[in-house]
Formats: sequence, C-alpha cells, structure tokens
Amino acid sequence: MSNCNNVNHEEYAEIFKALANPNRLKIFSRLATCCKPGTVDVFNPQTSACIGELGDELDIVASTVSHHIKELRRVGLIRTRRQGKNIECWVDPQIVDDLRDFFSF
Amino acid sequence: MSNCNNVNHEEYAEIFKALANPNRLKIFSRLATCCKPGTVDVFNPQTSACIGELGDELDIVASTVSHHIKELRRVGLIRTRRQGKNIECWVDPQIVDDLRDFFSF
DNA sequence: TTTATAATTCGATATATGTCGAATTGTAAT
DNA sequence: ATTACAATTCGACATATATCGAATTATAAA
Repeated sequence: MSNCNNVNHEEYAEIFKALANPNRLKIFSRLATCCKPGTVDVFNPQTSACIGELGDELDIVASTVSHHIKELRRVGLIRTRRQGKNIECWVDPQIVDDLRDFFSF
Repeated sequence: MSNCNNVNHEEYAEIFKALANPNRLKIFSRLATCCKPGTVDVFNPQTSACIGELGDELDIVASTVSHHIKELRRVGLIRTRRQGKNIECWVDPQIVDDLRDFFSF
C-alpha cells in the first residue's frame, strides 16, 4: 500500500497543479469536506455544490469558478453532472485515496 | 486525525505548487522514496542526495536543480545542509505526515 | 596560492496562468 | 414566445514560471 515511486510523475504533477491555486484548493476542500453542518458521511451527496454556490461562498465570479471547475475535472479531482439549470459538482472518493497513497512512501 | 478543512489553504496551495512541476516532483519523490536499492528505512539518511546527483539522475543542469531545491525548501518539503562541497538534501518526515492528513477528510 | 569541483546567482526568453467583464449558450418557468 | 437564471466561452491583461548558459561564490585539494 505504499507509493515507492511506481507512479506517473507527469500525471500527479498535473493533479498538484490543479491544487496549487488557493481558490481551486478551497473549492476542492469544500467539496470533499466532512464537516459541513448537516452532513454525516464523508462523501455524502449533500456536500456537493453548483457553480453559483461555490462562487458565492468564495466571492469569485461565475466565469472564474467555471474555469476552475473545468481544470479540477480535467485532472480527475471532481465529477460533475447537470441537474436542471445547475451543474452539480462532487469529489471522487477514489482520487482522495490515491492521493493519500501517494504520500505513503 | 482528519483534515475537516481546519487548514491554511494559502499555505497548502504553495506546497502543492512546489509539487506541480514534474522535475520538482521527481526530486521530492527521489528523496522521500523507500525503494532505492540499499535502503531499508523509510527516511534512511542514505536516501539523501546532493544537487549534482539529482541533476545527473534527472538530466537537468545544476542551476535549474538549485532553483528547484530552493523552492522545495522554501515551502518546507525538504531540508538541506552543506557537507563539504556538496549540499545534502532530504525530506522532512513530518511534512509527509501532514500531507497524508490533508487528504483525510 | 593555484586549481578543481560544486552550488548559486543573474539575465534572458518563452510559455503558462488567474482573473475579470461581456457576449453567448443552455435550461426552465411564465 | 418571452423572460429569467445558470453556466460557458471569449478576449484581454497582468503576472508568474521553467529553463538555460554565463558569471560568480564557496569549499576542498594539490
């Protein structure tokens, strides 16, 4: 269960680049967190959010949030689906496990 | 032992930025890995390396390695000390634990 | 003291990024 | 069909970054 360097560094560098911007990191944390009031499970669907919500919470305009979401999605950190007028965003539990493993040398 | 968002996002964004470059990520992995032949412990001092070694292994000129090392050091991912003509570089075990915790939501 | 080796700093350049506002597209409600 | 709301795309700008080679500095050996 340890990394031991059998890892695609290019791919992980891309992932870390996605987490290297404070706003994107906040978005990711916001979507992954288990501490939001009203949530019980780690990856409770309740922790999902849409572009507008995220923009309001972080005080960024929608176009910028959209851009960040695209980037997080590109590297596989989050998933999205349209739900009516909104785009629902959530974190893929698998990637969090992978990242924890990355740091198990 | 879980992150739960009580975290300085600015600080971690800086750390991830340092890991966002393939060459820096390789340097970090190289220094942190437990799989190098001849090493037994996770953070065995044998896994340390100097600028020249790292440059040879990754085929980058010394000035670039030096620059990357400076950056990794700045954000606390590695430590260094001068040993004669060489600069010895190694990974601080604590930061690896911190990073694993970061992904324990 | 001179020479050799390792690392750092400096200057230059090309490339990428974050952010915004305006215009556009997609979806639902009236 | 019109209106309203949400998200995306586009264009622009300013800022940051990765990399190299040349020049410099630090340390050790002859």
